[in-house]
Amino acid sequence: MEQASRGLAGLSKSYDPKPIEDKWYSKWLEDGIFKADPNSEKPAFSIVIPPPNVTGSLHLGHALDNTLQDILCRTRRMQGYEVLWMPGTDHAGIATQNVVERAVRNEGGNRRDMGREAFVNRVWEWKSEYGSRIIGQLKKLGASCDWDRERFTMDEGLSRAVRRVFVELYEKDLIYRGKYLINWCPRCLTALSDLEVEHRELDGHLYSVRYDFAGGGGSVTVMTTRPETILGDTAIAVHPRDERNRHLVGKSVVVPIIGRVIPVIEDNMVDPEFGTGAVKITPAHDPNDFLVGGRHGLEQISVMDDQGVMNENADKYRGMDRFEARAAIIEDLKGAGLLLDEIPHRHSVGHCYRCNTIVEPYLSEQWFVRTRPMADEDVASVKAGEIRFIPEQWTATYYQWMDNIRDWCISRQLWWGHRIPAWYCDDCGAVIVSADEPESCGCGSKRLRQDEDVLDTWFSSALWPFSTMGWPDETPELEKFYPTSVLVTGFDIIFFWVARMIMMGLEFMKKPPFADVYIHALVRDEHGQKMSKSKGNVIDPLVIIEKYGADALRLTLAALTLQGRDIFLSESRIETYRFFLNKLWNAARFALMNLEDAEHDIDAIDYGALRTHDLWIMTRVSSVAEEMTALSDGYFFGESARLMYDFVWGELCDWYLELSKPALKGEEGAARKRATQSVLYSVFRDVLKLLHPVIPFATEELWSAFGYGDTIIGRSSWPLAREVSGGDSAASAMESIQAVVRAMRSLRAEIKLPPQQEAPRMCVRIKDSSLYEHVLNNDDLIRLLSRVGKIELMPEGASKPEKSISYITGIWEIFFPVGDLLDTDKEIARLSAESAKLAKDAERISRKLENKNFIEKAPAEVVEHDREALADAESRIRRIEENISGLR
RNA sequence: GGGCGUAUAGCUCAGCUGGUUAGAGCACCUGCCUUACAAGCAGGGGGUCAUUGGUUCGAGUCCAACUACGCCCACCA
Repeated sequence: MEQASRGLAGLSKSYDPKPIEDKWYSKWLEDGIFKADPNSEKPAFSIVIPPPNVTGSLHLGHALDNTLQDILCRTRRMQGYEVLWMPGTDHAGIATQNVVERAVRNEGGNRRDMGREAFVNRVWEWKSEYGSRIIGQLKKLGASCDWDRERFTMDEGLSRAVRRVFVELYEKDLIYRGKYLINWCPRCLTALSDLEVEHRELDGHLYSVRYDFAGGGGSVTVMTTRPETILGDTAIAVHPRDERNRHLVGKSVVVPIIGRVIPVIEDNMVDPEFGTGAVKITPAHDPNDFLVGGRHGLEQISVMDDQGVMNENADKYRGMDRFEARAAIIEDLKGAGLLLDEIPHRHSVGHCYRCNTIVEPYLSEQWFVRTRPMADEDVASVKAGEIRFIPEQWTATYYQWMDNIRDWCISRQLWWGHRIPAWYCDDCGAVIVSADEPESCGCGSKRLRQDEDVLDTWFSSALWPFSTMGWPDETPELEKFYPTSVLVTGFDIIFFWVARMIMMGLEFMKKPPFADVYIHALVRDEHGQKMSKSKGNVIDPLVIIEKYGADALRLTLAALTLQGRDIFLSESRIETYRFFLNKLWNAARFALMNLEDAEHDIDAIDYGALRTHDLWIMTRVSSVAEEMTALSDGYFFGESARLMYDFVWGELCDWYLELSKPALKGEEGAARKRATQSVLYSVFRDVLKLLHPVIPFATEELWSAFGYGDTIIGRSSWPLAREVSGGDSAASAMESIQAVVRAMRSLRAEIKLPPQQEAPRMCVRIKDSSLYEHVLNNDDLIRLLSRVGKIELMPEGASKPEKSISYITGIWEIFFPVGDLLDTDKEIARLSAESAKLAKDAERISRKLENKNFIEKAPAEVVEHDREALADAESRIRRIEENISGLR
């Protein structure tokens, strides 16, 4: 035992996280307690971190996500598991490229001038300079990752996994290339997947435009929100069973402005009820029209370039921006008398999730993952319970998306990312997909060009659970730690990430990547608003850590994590939990002040010297440990934080520490003092352990102050429930003590007797005289806590003391003789109110008991319970009334 | 258009498989610097559980409808 380190020497009077957090984090790293050993005999517990973007800085979402993961990992370590928490970062294609591009522009350069190689080198430089920033911030938070294993999605190993997966999917015909209408960001100049497009409602207009028949003699009117696409129209469509427009089919009409003659066709896609029932078809600029065009072999005419500028097909609008062109075309249509109507129209418009530019449906050659064949297997796996979403409601969300899943566009026209492992032969036009660079084409040509595009960032993150463990090699890590135990993440990336990990995990590992998916809430501000820089309501976790300490932030986040709810965070809430840390700190200081230098191990406890409250607190610790284990297994973070909060504050501090004071002062003799010290020593050991996963720094510091053996708390074992002999009867005796003390305190407050002033005496009467024993045995303690000189037990039939006020519970009657301080009217009023309230209860219960159905159908114990409750209420009323008449 | 979630004290939320008098923190009121802690202690006020029906002996809890708010998905021009 480290006597030297025990005591108050290092403990400040109030809790101050500053001097302890960095110190202990370094110690943990030094001792290697976060290291995972794949050859361990212990059962495995593993988590892969949702890799933060290398560009990122720690925000509250990360803080929450990683606090929860850390709580799980630290608990499991103490429970004897071999824990792997795999850390790393994501290269975050578009986001990172944008950041570095901006930096280059600020220096007066530009990406195109630099060229691909120089630019990519520049991003790597940037990554090596700033990429570790977020890792350092996670350490500040206390994250117990196995840092030696830190991975990056563009590491050589992970890149190899990416190429391997691409090639295998291609060979299985699950990846294909083709010219389709995709979502295009005219600012990022890249294709986006459907998920990367955010739809927002915007106010626009619905324009009615007249298309005249080619030979004259009539016209058809169509509606559009995007008149600039008129230039790319290649048909007008009506519904096949639309009587109203039947006569139009087969006619030719003239596209306004541009004069192209196009046919009127029939297609089921058209809603005959909408507008005139005729719709213009622009295969190159609308996803729906693209499909119609495909069915009818229509020409696809792009009228814009990749930057959203009108191109050579746009006639006189060439060179105009798409929105300028829209305005110009509207004017021209008006001028030509072809614009028949213009009504305000609110509709949903796609925006780039990275730069918020309005996305353009754009025709281009891209790579896709064929998701349907894999999706069915994924859903089956979840349905079979191989993967469990917690809270369960997210399963429905997952299914809904998977049931409607569409092919995933994975190519991006960026420079930063995994380059697509496909080569094109300049001589024979062959496409070679290969994990390694081919030397020559099958035709013998050496003129091979690699595809210019890179893969969607989410392609590599989909492989994260196994790529980080060394796949495609067969490694001890995969053997030991795959599948992982649980994935902890926010619902915002269920589709982006979770669904795709399941897809790739099942496809390549034949096993789902995790057993549980714990989906936590989003952190919002105190008014429920999403935090954003523009709103100025962002709470920076690093500022909070600086001000309140990492433990306070962690405890707050954990306590506010109730399943399936958003978290509304404010500084005042963090303060509440910082106060708790201070409470714990001071309780520990109190214990340490009184432990002195003796050894007080639990085995040394002299059971014969224990009193009611000692046995009670020991029993309580045991059952709290049991509850904590269950709550932890069920991912009840908020509940377990609150349990500890209530137990430490409301039971340990408010009752036990107060009751232990006389013994610690030596007033109960040497044996009692020693026994009490031992109890304190043992109780704090378990309490610190139970709190350690949530508040690792403070508990480690206190652990060392107590000098519990020579190990650090991070290596100690999780407390188990312990049988305490005599614990049950101590618990019921404690109830008596608390009932009497609370009653007397309440009576004191009634006459505003100052706490320091001792009340001369109180009288106690009780229905069940066997409980007198509890009062007699703890007379000293009850008097101490209620500041009363003398407790008189009233024998049966004794009349109540003169000039006293009373507090009547179901079991106890407490009388406080107050002499001339008695305000008879006030006391009568108080008691009458109490009596009236009880009378209402009694009436309700007796009505219930008069109900035959209730007596017959309700379980016997419920009926019995109500009978007792009624008798109890009636007896209280009777006694209160007696008191009232005594006062008169 | 489809799916999901939430309505309980002034605020933020607990309340598990229906069964004592619906709880906590903050805020509020009263009295206390009682040598672990004023970041504290003790006592107290405050809710017809959104609305309406239904199931049941019994509903904050289960079911339906309705209202309000929020979120996700979707190719109505």
